Amino acid sequence: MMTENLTLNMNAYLPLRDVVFHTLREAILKGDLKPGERLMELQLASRLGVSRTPIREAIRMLEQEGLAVTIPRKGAEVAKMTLKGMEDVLEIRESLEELAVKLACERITPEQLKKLWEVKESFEDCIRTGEVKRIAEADVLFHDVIYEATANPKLVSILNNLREQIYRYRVEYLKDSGNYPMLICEHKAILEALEERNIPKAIERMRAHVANQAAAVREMIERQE
Amino acid sequence: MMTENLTLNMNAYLPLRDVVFHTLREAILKGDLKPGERLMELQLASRLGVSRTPIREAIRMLEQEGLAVTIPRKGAEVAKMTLKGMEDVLEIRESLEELAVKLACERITPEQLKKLWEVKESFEDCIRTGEVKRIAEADVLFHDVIYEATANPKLVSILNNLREQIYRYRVEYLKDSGNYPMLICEHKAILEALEERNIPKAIERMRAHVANQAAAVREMIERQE
DNA sequence: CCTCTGTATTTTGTATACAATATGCATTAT
DNA sequence: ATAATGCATATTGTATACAAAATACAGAGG
Repeated sequence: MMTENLTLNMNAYLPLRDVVFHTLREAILKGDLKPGERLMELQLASRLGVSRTPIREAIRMLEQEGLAVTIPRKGAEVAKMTLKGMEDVLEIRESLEELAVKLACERITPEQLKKLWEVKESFEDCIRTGEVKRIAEADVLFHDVIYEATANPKLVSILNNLREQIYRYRVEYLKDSGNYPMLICEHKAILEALEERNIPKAIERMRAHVANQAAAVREMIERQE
Repeated sequence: MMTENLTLNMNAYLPLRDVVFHTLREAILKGDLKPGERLMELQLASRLGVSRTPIREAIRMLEQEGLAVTIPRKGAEVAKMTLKGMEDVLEIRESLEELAVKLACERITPEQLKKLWEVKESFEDCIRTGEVKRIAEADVLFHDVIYEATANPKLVSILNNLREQIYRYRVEYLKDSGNYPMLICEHKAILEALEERNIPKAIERMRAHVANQAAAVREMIERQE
């Protein structure tokens, strides 16, 4: 049974389909809507106080993002993530994070480098507070700055999509405070390589960083099963 | 003015949204619906003989695939591809084609290798006929077999999406028969490296193959502008 | 006890009605 | 002439109605 309190953030002028899309997306990523849970149009419509039309359009969008799966005439449900599926995502992500950091090396602006230092500091602050949610956000922000520095919006959107798919599991990784010292160190190392614009070094360090996360996520999923 | 004859391939049991989606997708890739052309719901609905509902859902799907762009309360139009956008796609594609061929080296089965030889032969046959459409299909098939050999469906779907976005321009490349000898040679070289399971060699050859196509597409777009 | 079948109910698929917004054009004021 | 205004029209946004299919379940037959 679903007991969560889904509410719409009625930002006035966005079409309802977009508001519903963002709401459901958040709910899936936060785990309020669990993998395998059915997304029934009438139920969601009444819970969100809209008609079925915007719900259906939002589901079509979630579907293309890989967050929902629709079976014709049966309905949609929250996508389940298998160990294999996770491995697949991590495999691609390793490749594209390396591309991203390579491009960032070539294209990052002084302003973006400055921003990255600030974000790195803020990440360390968040770790000192120990609040997992803020740590996760700061970590996301660090990578976001690098993504932006690639000046390749299409790449940014693919990387964001891949991150989204492992989000639920990655948060667990960040709950283990034993990982914090290494994380701080890795971020620092990547940032330094970017500052030197040393592509091989940056790629190597990013590879290690992503590989560590990947290993942790894999371990976590195996533990779950 | 749109004068094309869009007709639905009424495959009975697929929901209309999927039929409409595939129809519009094809029309965009073939160039029947041109970049910047508006996708008006009522017009498409009457042309395809369905109501607005499946049209709208199909548009939401096209949107997430990057083939259409929607401006709220204004409507959707076929996505325009800029030179920059194309460069961005090619950049990612180079990286992921290398990943794909690496994974294929590790995972390709004897059956898939056999299939790849057949497809290579068929590609050469098609080139002898000189029919561009068949050549394009055979070329797509060659890469498809490699994609499948990665055993990573998520990667396959991203690569297909990237290919889709440059499809319109890539066809032009295949119209120039001067490129055929090199294409045949490159396919052969990649296939041999796969057969040897020589990862560095396969990656290097795929890199060259994609780089050639990329260069040609870039040149084509610059000529267009 | 199990399976099959028919029926009521739920849920999705599609069409359509109505509302809100944007657009185009003629008209008016400057 | 040009810009601003208002109205008619076109188009999208949302809700709802109805159709079709899937599902759940009860009862009949083996």
